[in-house]
Amino acid sequence: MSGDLHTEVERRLTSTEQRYTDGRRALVDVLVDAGRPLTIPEVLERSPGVPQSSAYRNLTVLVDAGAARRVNGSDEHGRFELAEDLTGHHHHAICMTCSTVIDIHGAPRLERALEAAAAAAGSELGFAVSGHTIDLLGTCRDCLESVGP
Amino acid sequence: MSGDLHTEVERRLTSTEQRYTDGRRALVDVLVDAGRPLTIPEVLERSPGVPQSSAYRNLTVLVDAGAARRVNGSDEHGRFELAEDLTGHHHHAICMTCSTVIDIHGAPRLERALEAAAAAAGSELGFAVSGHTIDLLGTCRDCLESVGP
DNA sequence: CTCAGTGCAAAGGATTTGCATGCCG
DNA sequence: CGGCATGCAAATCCTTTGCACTGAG
Repeated sequence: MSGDLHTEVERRLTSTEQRYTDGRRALVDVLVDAGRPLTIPEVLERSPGVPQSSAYRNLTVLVDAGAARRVNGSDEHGRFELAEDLTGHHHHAICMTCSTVIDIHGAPRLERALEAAAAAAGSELGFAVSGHTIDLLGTCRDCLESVGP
Repeated sequence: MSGDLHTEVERRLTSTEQRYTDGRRALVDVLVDAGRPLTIPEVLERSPGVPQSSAYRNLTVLVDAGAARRVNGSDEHGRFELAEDLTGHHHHAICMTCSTVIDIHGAPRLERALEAAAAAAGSELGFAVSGHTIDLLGTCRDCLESVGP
């Protein structure tokens, strides 16, 4: 499965005339292993010896090729995750204390309700809806514990 | 009603030991009139003679006092809007072409479904959910028209 | 040989901060 | 009077870019 993922990423890069180099493959591995959106500092921690500029540049290449996506959290850091069509549709829980972002999968019933509501709201505004995001805001387990049990 | 709003904002500023100066009041008026989140450049356009640093500083003060909120769009500009408990709970439609953010009110049925799903997902993760955001992604009316009718 | 990829260092753009001055309480 | 608010300019922080070098095809 991880092999298939790499194959698919490679296909997307190739189709935009770019190569799937070791550095880019390593970057994808880091994102896969994390299972949640990572900031550049987090990516660099997990990628010894990689210069910041290469991380930014390769992440941008992956985003342009449609293999990755940039998401905004609650702080000033951009975050990157693999494209949803590679990992599955999901949402995010954002900790307002430490700014960590956690992936949330599931709730197809809710998805359908949201899509219906989105289509209705969109047609009312003349807005063509092509997707959505849901973020839960609150406090993550770690931050809850560090205050008191 | 607008008067009540200013009174409430003043109360929040006062309770954090800050003043509701003319500049801050003007800033709140700009946000009220816009009815959607504004970037700093947009705020400045609507606030002749106000230096950028004052806009940033006062917006930060309003955010800290709980009278305003910072939201992330699809571009590199931070956006500011009044706190939800002053304007009512709502969501956003983000145009992926021009990055404009539009407010969307309504859909209480969806809200209830989301809150239930959020509580379930939260307890599973040990994440204390205190709020949520929903963003619809797509293309706004203006951008749809500028391509073709 | 040719061109994309990589590193390093410098540039860019949004946001923040230091400091001196003005004004409200 | 004392302290917050304001302007201006300089500083910061994240992110992007220019350039020369290296490696794969």
